[in-house]
Amino acid sequence: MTVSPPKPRDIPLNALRAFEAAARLGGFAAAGAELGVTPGAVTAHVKALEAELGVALFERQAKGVALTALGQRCLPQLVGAFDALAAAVQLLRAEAAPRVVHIATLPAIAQLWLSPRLPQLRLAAPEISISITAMEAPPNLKRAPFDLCLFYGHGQGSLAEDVIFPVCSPSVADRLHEVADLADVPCLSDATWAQDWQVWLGQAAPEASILPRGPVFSLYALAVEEAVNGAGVLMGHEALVARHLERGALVAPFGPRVTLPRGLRLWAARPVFRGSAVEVVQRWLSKV
Amino acid sequence: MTVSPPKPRDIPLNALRAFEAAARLGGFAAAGAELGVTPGAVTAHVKALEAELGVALFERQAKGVALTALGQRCLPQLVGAFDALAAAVQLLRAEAAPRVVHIATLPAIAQLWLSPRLPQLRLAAPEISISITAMEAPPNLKRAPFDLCLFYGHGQGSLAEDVIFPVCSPSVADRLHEVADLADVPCLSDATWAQDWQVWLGQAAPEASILPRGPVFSLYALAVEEAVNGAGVLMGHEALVARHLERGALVAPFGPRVTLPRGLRLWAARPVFRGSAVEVVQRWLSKV
DNA sequence: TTCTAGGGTTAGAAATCCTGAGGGTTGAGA
DNA sequence: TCTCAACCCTCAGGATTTCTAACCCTAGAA
Repeated sequence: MTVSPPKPRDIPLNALRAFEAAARLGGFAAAGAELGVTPGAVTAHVKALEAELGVALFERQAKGVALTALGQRCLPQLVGAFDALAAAVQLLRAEAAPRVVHIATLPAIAQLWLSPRLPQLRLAAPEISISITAMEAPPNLKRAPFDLCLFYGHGQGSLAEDVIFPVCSPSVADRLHEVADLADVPCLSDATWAQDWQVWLGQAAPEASILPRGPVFSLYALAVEEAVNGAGVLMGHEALVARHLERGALVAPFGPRVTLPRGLRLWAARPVFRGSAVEVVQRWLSKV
Repeated sequence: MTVSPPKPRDIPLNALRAFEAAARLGGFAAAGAELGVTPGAVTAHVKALEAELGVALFERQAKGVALTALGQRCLPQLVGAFDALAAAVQLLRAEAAPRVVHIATLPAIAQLWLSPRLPQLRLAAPEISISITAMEAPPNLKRAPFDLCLFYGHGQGSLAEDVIFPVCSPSVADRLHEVADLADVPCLSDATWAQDWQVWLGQAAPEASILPRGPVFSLYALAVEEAVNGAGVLMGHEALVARHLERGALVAPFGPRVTLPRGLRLWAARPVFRGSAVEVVQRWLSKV
């Protein structure tokens, strides 16, 4: 009968959000990444929440954490609530800035595919402004404030297949006549697409036992720049090097073009209303 | 095409909550009261949100604020989301402390009606602990963390009618023989029930033109205490003075008992599961 | 006019929140 | 078995957010 907690203090919203993210994503590190904070901050929030409730929500294990049964019972409601909240925020944003379209995409796509098209898009729809955010992986569309996503992947809305083949500057190309010559030049690669060379070699020259060597870049656009400057041979993704091929800054010294089982996809975060700015941009990008 | 806001920064949850409360309640002062902060804090939150969105959400008028059209369009979603969030929190609390029942009630009821019953309730259900929070008005049940509400009002779940009549200590009663004698003794009253004397006189002695005078208390329980000490005559609410009448500390010197058009009501914030602690307490309080 | 209710400011204090460094534990692969 | 890579924890600052308190301002009511 004791008046246990004299005042049922209300729970900090941020702690709730941290718990929800950690529970949904199955770890504090992942939750921190989604929320844009360090895992330590998530730890603190979860601990505060547990202290407030007087119950353990996670079982700490050496490798990762596991939701307690209690946490599992409450999670669905919490996820639903935060989804609804995120949706409300999206509505608020859309109402506040109806002519702004937020696009999430890979850094490489942003710089090499999207950016060159923006001037024309501006001419075609001058009243619309575009906001581009680069990230390594498609965001959680129920939460992140984006209207369109542009990534490589499977499924609907493919703008183009992902076709790869070696490219280099014309001067470097002069030294290359057959696939075996690749052993003699630096083979540039991108950290996130580290498999490119193996995949291409496996399809284009399965019998050749070449081990491509060369610098690894963390930004594909940088690797492209280096290739243009004659630093070596890069595995080119058609959509991303097309402009340089047209201009002659890069050439494809030889051979087989390998089509990867994925495409450049553009999709909307939410149903798109006819005539909305998002629809205009989506239609325009799909057409060009 | 400018990358207008370089980063679509995410909106502070607390600012959203402040806006939602202000919009729903129609004022910053009311929102501050609900959230337990000063109006100035609400002002700051709303302003931060407006700055973030780049839009006005309220039209400031000299007397109060009014939602803009944009605010009105977004409000329902936002209210729904926070309702869902509150529900999730309630679930979390209930799961974390299933044997704790939170009751919201008037200070007077807490002290004079509920508190005397608690020892017996403890005997009847020793595994349940009760948390009592006193407040002037029933809380918003979709938001506030309570399981049961106990207030005067209309509707279902009435435990008793609200019957009022003058009470005083036996020594004071000796000097009172008829209603007119009230003019000669202090008439205690409570600030929140300031009408009590007028209502009772209007029904009990409509022709008498007595203007009751005496100290006004902000806590009814204090007024009761004073009446017991012989400080004057108090308009007693039957449920709240019953114990003192039984013990003889207070007596009803005369007359008519007036039944107000309201009762002492007990209701649950949410559907109550059979066998739950809330159900046990609700049933027990309704019976006693 | 004066009073009252409701908002807007501001500075400074309080609480919250975050980072960054250091430490553990475990499982996988060399 | 050893090392590495993932995780998580703690802790102490310090940055940021949030709140209060006291002030001013306006419009309508008494």
